[in-house]
Amino acid sequence: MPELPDVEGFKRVLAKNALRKTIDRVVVSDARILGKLPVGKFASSLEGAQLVAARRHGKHLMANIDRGQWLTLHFGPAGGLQFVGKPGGEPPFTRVRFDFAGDGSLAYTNRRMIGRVGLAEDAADFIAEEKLGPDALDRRFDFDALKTAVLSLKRDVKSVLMDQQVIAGIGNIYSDEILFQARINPVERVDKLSPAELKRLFTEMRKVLETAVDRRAGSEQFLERLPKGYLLPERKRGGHCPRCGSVLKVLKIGGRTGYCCPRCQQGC
DNA sequence: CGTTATGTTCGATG
DNA sequence: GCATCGAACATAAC
Repeated sequence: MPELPDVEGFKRVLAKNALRKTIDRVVVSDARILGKLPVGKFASSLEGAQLVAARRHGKHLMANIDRGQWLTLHFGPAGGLQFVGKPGGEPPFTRVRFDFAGDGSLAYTNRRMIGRVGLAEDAADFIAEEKLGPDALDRRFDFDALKTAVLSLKRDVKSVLMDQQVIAGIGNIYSDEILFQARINPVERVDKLSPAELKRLFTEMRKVLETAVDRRAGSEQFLERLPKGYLLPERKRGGHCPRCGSVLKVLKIGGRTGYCCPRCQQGC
């Protein structure tokens, strides 16, 4: 499920429901989600502690533990984060649960076990180790920074948008929407884009992601919350372009399925 | 039963 | 080193 807009939503869930509450107990129901980190070490780092701040970088969510470390959450294609107010209301596929002293719990879910929960000593170091590029909505990541990051790459623009080392936060779903709004062919080489196209790419990247965050649209269940004229609600085989009505084209790029309008996106 | 999936990584190949 | 492609991970849903 999660790309930047979803993870921003999870950050808000965490910030609203989980900060400055003492963690009574950590329940890991599937240790594989921790990778090589031992369950005991993970649990003892959090039990009795409090989370004091939430931060997002790309598709990663991090929470500062009052003892100094950071809790790191990555969701893969099928993960999520929910607050559970009532005992026993644990959602399906909960892999890690943080129980607060008499004040509900926070459930990390992951249907496919692709994703990671872990600990880091420092947020900035963690971002560097993960080799993440700048967050797509970071204000310091301006048009010039995008140009610099992208112009030396001889790859198709969709793959570049999805490359977390270049820009962090965009996945298969939102790359389709950004390219549709910018009217750019996904298979066009990024270093061959005209200045006008490059400018539209930057503008629409910001606009689409901010719109999705504002409307809490995420990338799975709530796409109908997106404005009229957006591609994503129509993004399926046989779907039609919301601008010109053409049947959408299906393409394979970097092993993923993308959708585009052959008329509005320059013969995609 | 076969196909597909929103993320990431690794190996083979050019 | 750079780029592309396919497979793999694990599992549910259609």
